[in-house]
Amino acid sequence: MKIATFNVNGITSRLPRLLEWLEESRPDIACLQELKTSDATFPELAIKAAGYGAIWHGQKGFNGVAILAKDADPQERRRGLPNDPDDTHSRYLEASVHGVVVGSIYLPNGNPQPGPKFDYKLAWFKRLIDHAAQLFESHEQVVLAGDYNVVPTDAVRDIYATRSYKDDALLQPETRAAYRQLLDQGWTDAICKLHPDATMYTYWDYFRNRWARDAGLRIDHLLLNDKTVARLKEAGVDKSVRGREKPSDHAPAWIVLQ
DNA sequence: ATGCCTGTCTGGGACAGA
Repeated sequence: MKIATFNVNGITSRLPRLLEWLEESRPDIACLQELKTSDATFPELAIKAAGYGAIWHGQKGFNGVAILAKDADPQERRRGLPNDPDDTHSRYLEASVHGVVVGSIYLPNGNPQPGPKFDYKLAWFKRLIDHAAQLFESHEQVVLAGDYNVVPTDAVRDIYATRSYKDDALLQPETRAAYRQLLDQGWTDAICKLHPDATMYTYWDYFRNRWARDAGLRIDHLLLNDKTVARLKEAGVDKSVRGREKPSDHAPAWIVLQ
């Protein structure tokens, strides 16, 4: 079974790229982020025609997450994280499908830092950590996939050699400590586990020629609990998707479970 | 040193993204 995550950066303008990738890659489950569209304008029919059931949590203009499943309807378990009824951002969606529990995550970017946006990022992260602790202890197989907006380390696997991002919210010690705290619950970063030494970037900024220079970041992650990591067989990034016409600035990342 | 692109909402320019 193949499970993928793809920050589409606007599902309306990205629909041709999304449908093309679904046809090629045929993931059994696909977590999408940055829909940038309202619930009412989600392209449900086009995705259904591609052979996928879907649930989505949209927001006009910004954010937005979805879970797609091949030949199945994801059973929604939760939209939004617990413990902040005033949080209006559409950044978390959780479903049961094909025998696993899947969370689609769009963690706040947090720039500029320091500042209120960085505070929101860390607060949202703490809510995710609290919720993930409960998921990890459940009897189910769980995959938390999405755009975490965290570059885990300075290793070349995670980021090209640069100082350009040194003040960026994605690299700060507090951001990395929160990601480490999540992993310390027992979650496995699937791509890191299977490809510890290769460059596994999932994001390249649109400008400064960063795609052509392969000046990328690894910020889209698939985290597996112990019951799921026992099934992990393959992991990868569909890098070529980033090089196409009118691409997202992210490439899809994926795992294969036995 | 810097949103230098891109998408969205809107109808031109601001805002957000990383």
